[in-house]
Amino acid sequence: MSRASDRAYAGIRSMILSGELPAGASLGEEALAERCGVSRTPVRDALRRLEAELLVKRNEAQRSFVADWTLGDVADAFELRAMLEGHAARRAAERMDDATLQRLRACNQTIFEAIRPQQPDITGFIEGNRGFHSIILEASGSRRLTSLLATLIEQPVIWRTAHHYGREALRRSHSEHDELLSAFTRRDGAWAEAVMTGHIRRAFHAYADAHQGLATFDMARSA
Amino acid sequence: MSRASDRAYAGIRSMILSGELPAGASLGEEALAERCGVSRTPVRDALRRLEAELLVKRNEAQRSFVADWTLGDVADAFELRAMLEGHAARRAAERMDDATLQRLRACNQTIFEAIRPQQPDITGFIEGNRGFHSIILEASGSRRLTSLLATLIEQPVIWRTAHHYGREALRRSHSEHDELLSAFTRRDGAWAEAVMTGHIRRAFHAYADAHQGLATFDMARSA
DNA sequence: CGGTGCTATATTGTATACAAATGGCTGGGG
DNA sequence: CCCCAGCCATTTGTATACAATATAGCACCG
Repeated sequence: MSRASDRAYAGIRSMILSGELPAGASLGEEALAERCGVSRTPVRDALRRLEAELLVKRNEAQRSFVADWTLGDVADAFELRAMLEGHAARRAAERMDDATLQRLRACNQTIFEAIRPQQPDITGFIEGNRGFHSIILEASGSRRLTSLLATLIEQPVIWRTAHHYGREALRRSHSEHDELLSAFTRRDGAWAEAVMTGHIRRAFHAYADAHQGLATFDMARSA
Repeated sequence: MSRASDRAYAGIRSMILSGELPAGASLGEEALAERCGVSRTPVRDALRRLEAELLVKRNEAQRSFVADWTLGDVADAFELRAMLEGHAARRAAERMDDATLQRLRACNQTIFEAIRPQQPDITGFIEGNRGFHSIILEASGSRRLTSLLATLIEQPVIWRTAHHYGREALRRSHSEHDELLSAFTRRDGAWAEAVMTGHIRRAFHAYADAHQGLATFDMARSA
């Protein structure tokens, strides 16, 4: 989208995610406009988008606040993402063509390169990971599914999670992608779905472990 | 939301759904503003919302058009709805309390009253149906799930479908709700999910039959 | 005659001014 | 001392004017 509108969106979003604007903080349009160096119009636009992503909530009087995400909310999002992205993997497997398969292999190879060194390239890993998942989404051939998942994939959550990954967690992620590739190669939708579901749910537990120290957190019960 | 913004939203939406604005038609903000009797600002707001619902699409130059919904797109939406609402039913069953159960029973009784007469009260049926499903959604205890489904439940599609229902289709819908109630009473999540999934998929086929005359349309393949 | 680049025009993005509404604060009454 | 009511301040919603940008048509050059 346009410059000012994007600046407002990116600005507010990063303020929220960095904690500069803590959970529950009031989000006055005027104040945000000044902080972002734009007028209220693009700020309103940005707030609407952030509201759709549930990063911002509005009270009954249309006033905006930073949404407070409990671990349960994150679990909720991951659970739905696991289900939807599992479904996407199944559909992708059933529709897979060789060209797409090649792209996926290349993408996972990039990830491998990124995590091979002693000091893994986390940014590269995230980039490759995003590419891998978005190719699958595209291959699933459902625009609806893509649009639903867009609001569910909280890039910052992924980012924070990946930075807590150890080397063997990164490798494990890579090898799960490999298993997905096997399922895709055989056009085995059920297999692909199972692997993908597990892949996402593992990511959730990595997040939960790192952030709340609840090693035994029960996703199913809390979600 | 506010008056003018809602008027624009409702106006544009109904123009699209009534066919007054055919698929592919250009949606200039100025023109829409005039037709709705408001200024461009609320029209922009409305277009963003409609875009999120995939009723409106924008090209690379930010121009808006009426999205063309093929039967495949509708099938796509129904398939996802079946999955998500099935999931909601499972969760609701696992969390069901007696008060909610009572509300659901009352709601389904209302539906029964609406469809009993020779000339069924379709509006009453739709109203009751919406209430029934929204209670389940609420009982599922996942705000995310609710927000995802909101974009998926195209009220107008439901409306058009219900008007094509014969009396026995209405009764069937009612009795499927009854079966859901049984599953909820036993707190049997898997049962509830199965019934709900079937319930939604049946609705899709009723839609497909009525609108395209493709009695044997294969949801799984086209979706 | 076809292609490329420029210009005119239509359309969207942004800013600002103004209107409406909500919430809090203050002052008076019970 | 507490509570209620009315007013004021703050905040959001809407309209409109202006700026930026993309498209289409036309003219000119190859």
